[in-house]
Amino acid sequence: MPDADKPTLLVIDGHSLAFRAFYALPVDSFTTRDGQHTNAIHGFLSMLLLLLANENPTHLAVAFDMSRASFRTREYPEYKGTRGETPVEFKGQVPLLQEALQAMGITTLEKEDFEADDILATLAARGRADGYRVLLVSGDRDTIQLVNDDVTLLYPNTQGVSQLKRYDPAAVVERYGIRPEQYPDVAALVGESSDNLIGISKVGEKTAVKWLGLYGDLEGILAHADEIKGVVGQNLRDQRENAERNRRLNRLVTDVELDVQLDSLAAKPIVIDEVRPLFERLEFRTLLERLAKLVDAPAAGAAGAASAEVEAPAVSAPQAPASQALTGDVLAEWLERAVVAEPAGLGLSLDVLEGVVIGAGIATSDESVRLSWRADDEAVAPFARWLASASPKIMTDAKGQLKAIARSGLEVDGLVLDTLVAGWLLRPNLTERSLADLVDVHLGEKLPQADPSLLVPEEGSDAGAPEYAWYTLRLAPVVLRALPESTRTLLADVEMPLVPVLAAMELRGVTVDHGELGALSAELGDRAAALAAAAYAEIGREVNLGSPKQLQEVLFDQLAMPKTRATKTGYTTDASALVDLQESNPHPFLGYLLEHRDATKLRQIVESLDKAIAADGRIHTSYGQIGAATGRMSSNDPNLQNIPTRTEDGRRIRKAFRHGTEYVELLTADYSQIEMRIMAHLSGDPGLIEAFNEGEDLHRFVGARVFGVDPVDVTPLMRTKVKAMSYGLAYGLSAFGLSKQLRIDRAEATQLMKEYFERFGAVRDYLRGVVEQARIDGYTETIFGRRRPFPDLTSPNRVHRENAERAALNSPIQGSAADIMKIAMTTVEAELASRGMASRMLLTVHDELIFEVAEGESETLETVVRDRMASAADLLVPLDVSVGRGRDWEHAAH
DNA sequence: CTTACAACGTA
DNA sequence: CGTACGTTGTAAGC
Repeated sequence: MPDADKPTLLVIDGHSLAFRAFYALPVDSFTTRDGQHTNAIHGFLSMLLLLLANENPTHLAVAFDMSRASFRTREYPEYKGTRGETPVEFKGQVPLLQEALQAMGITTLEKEDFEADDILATLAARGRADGYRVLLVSGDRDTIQLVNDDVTLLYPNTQGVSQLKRYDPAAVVERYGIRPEQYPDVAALVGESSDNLIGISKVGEKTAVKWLGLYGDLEGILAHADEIKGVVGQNLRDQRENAERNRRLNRLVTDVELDVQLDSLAAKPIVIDEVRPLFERLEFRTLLERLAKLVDAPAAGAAGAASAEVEAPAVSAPQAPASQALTGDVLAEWLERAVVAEPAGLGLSLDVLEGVVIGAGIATSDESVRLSWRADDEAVAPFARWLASASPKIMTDAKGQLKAIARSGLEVDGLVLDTLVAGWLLRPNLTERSLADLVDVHLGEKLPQADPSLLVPEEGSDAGAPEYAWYTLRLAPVVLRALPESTRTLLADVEMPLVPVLAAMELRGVTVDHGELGALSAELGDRAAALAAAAYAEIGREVNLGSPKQLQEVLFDQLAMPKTRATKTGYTTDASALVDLQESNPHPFLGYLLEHRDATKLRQIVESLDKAIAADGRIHTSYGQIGAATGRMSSNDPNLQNIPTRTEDGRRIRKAFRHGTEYVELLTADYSQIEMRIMAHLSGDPGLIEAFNEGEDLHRFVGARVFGVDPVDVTPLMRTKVKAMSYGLAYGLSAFGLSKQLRIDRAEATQLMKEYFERFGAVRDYLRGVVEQARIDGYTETIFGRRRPFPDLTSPNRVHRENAERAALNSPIQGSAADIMKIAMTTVEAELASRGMASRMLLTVHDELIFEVAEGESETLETVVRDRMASAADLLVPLDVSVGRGRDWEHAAH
C-alpha cells in the first residue's frame, strides 16, 4: 500500500513533551489569575495542534509514566536516580493536561511498572504490523531504536517543543552514523547521564560508532573485546557489565499489555464546547481560537500558516529558486519590484574573495538574483545604489561582508537584521555560528553543501550567494518571531547598530611598534633561557618546563613534595599551587619555575602580537559580537583583550601600542566600577547607592560601614579585604574562596561576609532573588532585555547546579555592563561622525574604549566620549568614566 | 593531523 | 569551592 494511503497513528510521550514545554516556556507568562501554572499544558497543547494540522493523524494516543518506579528501577535502583525531585509547579499541571486531552477526545494511556516509552514501543510495533504509518513524539533518545521505514520519530530540539526534528531511518544515519536499531548499543557503551547509566570510560559516540562498524553490534563488540587495543580496550573489558546492564535497561518493551485496540484510538472530531470550559479556566484564549480554526478546516490547514514551526518532511523542504543573472536596467527593474514585494527587507549575501566583494546574491521569498561584481562596472550600478540606500537588507554574519564592502569602495546602509546575531540572542549558549547551523536549527532543513568527497563539485550542488541570501530571508521571520519582545528591542536598538561599528573598528586596527616588540621578545627569551638553566641545575636534569606532566614527576616524585589539588590528568602545577608549595616546602626550583612561566607567557603574547602586525603596521583584531553568552564581545586573531597590565613587563607591551602617524595621541576611557554600580542599581541597596552618590572612594566607604569606623580610619588592609569581597560578590564568591584569595582563615572570611551583608542586605537579597527567579523562569535577563537560559539550575547534579547558580548570579551584572558598553560604542561612533571628527574609536576591552586622537580634537573627543559613555544608561547611580591620554596605551592609562 | 587539557592573560 | 573569554604548548589518539 502506498504510504499516503496508510492510516497514520500518532503517539506522544506526554510526560516527556510536557516537561520540555515546562522548561521552554517562561512560567510567569503562563500563570492564571488564581495562580495555576500552565506553561507545560500550553506548550504541549500548542505542539499538539500543530501536529494535528500538519500530520493529519487518523489515530491518536498520549502515553504517560504512571510513576517513577518501573521494572527498570527494580533491576537497577539507581536508574534515573540523578534526577531531582520533579518541580511541584510541573507536577500540578499533569492532571490538568490529561483532563484537557480527555476533553478533546484523545486517549491517554499509562501502565503500572512501565514507562511511557514502552507504550510507544508497543503501539509502534502493533501499528506497523497492522499497516499503519506511525509517528512517535518523544524527547527520550531511547525511542530512536523504534525508528524504521514505517515508524518516524519527531524529537524536540533543545529549543523547546515547537520545533520537532524528524527522524526517519535516513535521518538517524545522518545524525548518528548508525542505523536506528543500533542506537541502544551506542547508548549502552557511551552511557546516558540523564538516566544515571554509566557507560564505558573514555568511550564516546565516535568510538562506539566505530566499533559498531567493525563488529556489528554490542554482542559482537564484547565478543571481540580482547582485540581492542589501548586504554579504551582495557576499559571495555573491565566495565563490560555496565554496557550489558545499560543494554538490558534501554531496550524498550514492545509487548506491553494494553487494554486498547488500535481501532479505538481513531481520531474523533473535537467538540469545541467540550473543551471550552477547561480552556477558559486555564485562560487559553489563543489556543481555543486555534483549535476552533482546526475544527473548521481540518485537512486544509495541513500546509497552512503553522508549517514554519513544525518541520515539513525532508523530501518536501522548499528548494531555493534558481537564481537569475541580471544587470543594468533589468536589474534596476527587478530591484524596484523586489523591494515592494518584501517590505521587511531583501535577503543579501556577498561573495568575498581576498577581502573584497566579487559578487552578490539578492533574494525575495520566491526569486533570487546573482551578480558578478566589478566595482567599475556600470552594469551593476543599480545594485550599488540599492546597497547604499536605506532600503532594508537582511544578512547572515554581516560584519565580514560589511568590511569587504568598505574595502571595495562601496557603501551600505539599511542593514536591519543579521540572522546570526538574532539567532545568538535567541540561544546565547549555543554554537550555531553559521548560516548552515541556523538553517538546520531554525528551519529544520539542510543548507545544500557540495559533496566533500567530490574533487570537482557538481555544478549547482552547493549553495552560493543567491542561495545564502534566500535562506537568510527565510530565517528572518522565524528567528524574529521566536524572540521575546524585549530581546527584539535589544536586537534592533543595540546589536544591529553595533555591527557596522565593529566592522569599522576592525578595519582601522591599531598601530603597534614592531621594533619595540622584537626587543622585548629577545629580552624575555634570554631571561627564560637563563631561568630554565637555573631550574635544571636545581634538579640535576633537563625537563620540559612547559609540560605539566613532566613537572609533576619532578615535584611529586623527585622532590617528594606534597600532592596539590587534583586535575583530570594528575595534580595541578598552576601558579597558586606552586606558591603554596613554596611556603610549605621551599625549594629554589619552584621560584625559577614560576619566573620562567611569567617570562615565557609574556614572550608568547609578544610574539603572537608581533606576528599579527599587518602590512599597514597595525593590528586588526576581530571582534566576536556573538562571542560570550553574557553579551560581552570577544576579541581574537589576535586577542587584544588580554594584553598584560598587572606587571611592569606586561605594561611594556602596552607601550608598543601607538597612535598612527596622522594622529597625535591615544585616548582611553573606562567605566569605573561598572559592575558594582549595576549591582547597586539592580539591588536598590540604599547603602551602596549612597556610596556611589557620595562620590568618595567606594571601597573606603564600604569598608567604613563594614568595619564600623570612620572612612578616614579605613586601613589599606581593610580596604583590600572589602574590595575583594565586593568584586567577588558578583561572581558568587564563597567564604572558602574569599579566605583563599585573601589568605585569611575561613572564620574571618565568614565573619567578613556576614558583616558585609548586614550593612548591605539588599545586595544579598538581590543576589539570592536572581537565582530563585532564574530557576522559575529558566533564564536571567539584563537591564536591557538580554536573556540567557540556565537549564542546569534544576540539575540534580550538585556541581552542575551550583556552577549554574554562580553563572546566573553574574549574568545580569556582566550582561548589563555589556549592554551599556555596546550602547555607548554606537552612540560615540555616531556622535563622532555627525560632528565630522577625524578622531576614531579603535578598540574595546569590556569596560574600556581606546581612541586615536586627531590634531586639535583632544578636548572635544574627551568631552564627547565622557558624555556619551556616561549617558548610555540611566541608573540609580551615576556612571563614572575616567579618561586618560598619552603617546601609547600605557601612557594613556590613568 | 586532530582533539583535549592545563595553564594563564584580561575584564 | 569566583564569572566571562582566547591562546598556547603538550600529550595522546589517529
